[in-house]
Amino acid sequence: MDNIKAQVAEALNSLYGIDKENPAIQLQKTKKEFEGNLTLVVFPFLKASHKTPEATAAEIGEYLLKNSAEITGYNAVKGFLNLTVAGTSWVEKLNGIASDDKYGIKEAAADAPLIMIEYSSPNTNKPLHLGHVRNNLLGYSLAQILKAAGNRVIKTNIVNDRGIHICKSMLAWEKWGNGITPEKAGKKGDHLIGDFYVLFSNKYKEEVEALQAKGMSKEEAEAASPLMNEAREMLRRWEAGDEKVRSLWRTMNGWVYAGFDETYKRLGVDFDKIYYESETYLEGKEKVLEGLEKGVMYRKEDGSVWADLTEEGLDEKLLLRADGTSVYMTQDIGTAKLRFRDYPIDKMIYVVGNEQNYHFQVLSILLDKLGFAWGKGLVHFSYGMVELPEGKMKSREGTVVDADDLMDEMVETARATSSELGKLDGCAPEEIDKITTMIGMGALKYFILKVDPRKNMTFNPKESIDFNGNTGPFIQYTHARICSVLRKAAESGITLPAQADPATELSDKEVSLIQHIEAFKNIVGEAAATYSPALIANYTYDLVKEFNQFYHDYSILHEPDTAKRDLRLLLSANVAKVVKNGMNLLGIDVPERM
RNA sequence: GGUCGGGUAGCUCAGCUGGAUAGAGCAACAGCCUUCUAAGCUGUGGGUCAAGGGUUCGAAUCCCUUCCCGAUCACCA
Repeated sequence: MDNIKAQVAEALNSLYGIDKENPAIQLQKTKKEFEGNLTLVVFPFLKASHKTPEATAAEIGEYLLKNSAEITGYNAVKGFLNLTVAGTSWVEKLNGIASDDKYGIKEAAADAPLIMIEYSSPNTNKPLHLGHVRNNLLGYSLAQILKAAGNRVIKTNIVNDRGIHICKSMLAWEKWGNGITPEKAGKKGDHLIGDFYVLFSNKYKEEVEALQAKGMSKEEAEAASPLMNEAREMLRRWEAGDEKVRSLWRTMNGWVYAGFDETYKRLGVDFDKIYYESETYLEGKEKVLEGLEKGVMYRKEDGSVWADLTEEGLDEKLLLRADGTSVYMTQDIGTAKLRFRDYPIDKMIYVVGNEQNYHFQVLSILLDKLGFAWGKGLVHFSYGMVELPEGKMKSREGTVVDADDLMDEMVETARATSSELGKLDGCAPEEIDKITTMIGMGALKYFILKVDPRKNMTFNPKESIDFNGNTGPFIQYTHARICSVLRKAAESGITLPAQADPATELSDKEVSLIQHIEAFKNIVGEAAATYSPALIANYTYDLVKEFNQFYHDYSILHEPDTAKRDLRLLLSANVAKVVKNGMNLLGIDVPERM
């Protein structure tokens, strides 16, 4: 396609003296209502041609027909020049794609940009929910896409393992847990800890209500609550390094991590390096004091440290409290310091919800002022909330969708559907498990990733489990279908050719499909440049949709003309390849049968 | 109120670096399995692209104004 663009540029230059690098030279895929493969919009060149749109289009078309071996026809509709490209060119493109197993996927060079992606970032006091699922899927997919575009990528996770929230769970466990463990309870550790967190909240609420009934105001009651004071005391002891508290903390966090690991594994996400806030929160303090010396920050009379961002159109920002303890922002600076020490990062991407837009705006400025090379250009990959049809998820109202439950449900539905359709009859049980897991997880992942991350999305438990239409299973199904054809071919002794004969006659649908898979390379680049898994998702869907039309209209194995048959087989195999590679960028596996 | 996102079919969403008659899926209705997997394919109906103005040969897309929804503006994380 690039060479055809060059030929068009050559034509415009020769006819009208237009600069060959003119950005207005844009070739797009011809709409299906019109004849041709590629369309040039000629309006931008009318000033140079001094002719009507029709005459200009015809003139360029005529020139290309004469001077280009690849252009075999043209038609001009209004200001649109539709070009037909020779079939041999298309077959050669297909052969090129076929000879590259990882078509569209670049290897990272040793000196490629090093990008660190932070995602997931859970608190250790409760299990992961639907919002985390979106975060994890986006982060992982983004990493896959950036890698495929030739970058070196480090996936990282910052675990918020310290603070009052975990003390609440610890206290509740001490008081009412009777020494229970995940093993004894037969429960994942993160869920067990989550239960104690809820228990604390309920008991605390009871206390506050009881105190209010005795005539205290809500604020007074909250301040007087013995339970909350005990939790605060526990935090103080934690900070002081009290071994008993630390030991309990380590044990309970350990339970949570074991639970998270299970969830991560099922989700198919992983990390190259995990940071813990308990290890980074003190680092920020040091960096802030350094900034204080440099005059980037200033100290108020009460001893607190601030940054003045009014020049940047923002407010003043607190970085150290009067008692010298750090706040959220300080911790993020500390984490940044460690990361920069550990890796020569060129770019840092934070996958964090849009409720923290302001935080990252500030963080970017502060890191820049503190001398981090990548601070100014840090990317906050901001995504919207996941809402339920009834509205937002609220833990108080018990409408939070738990990640583990959700995955169970998706896989269970996949199993039920498969069994209903009888698709996996005769498969070994382990095989059925494997495939239904792929389908259930594929449905979930695709449903979430196909949507523009910026938007709040509605998660309808019923619709997201739909396996028809624009869904993960539909795409997986097409892959399985192609694999089935390839199996049948092998069974009847037809070998998949490595290359197709360039003289083979092509139908419009075949040309269109070749054009489509060829575009994968550019789509990967664009998805990386715009940080958009959704682009990959929608591209793959369109490709698969088109393949199914082709599959319906043309016979592959029963085609009597062996050159055509071989080409269709090769084309199908390469559609499957691109589908697999594309879905891999979303973290979705594709089965060979379903 | 300030700042940042969003508003496209009944519902969920594409399209947004300006290009031809705004696309899918779901839902509804009507068809297609002695032939490579019907989780598929084909067709019908469904739109003031929030509203108004501007720029342009051309605007869902760019600019301005207004309206609606969300987030945020903590010595919480």
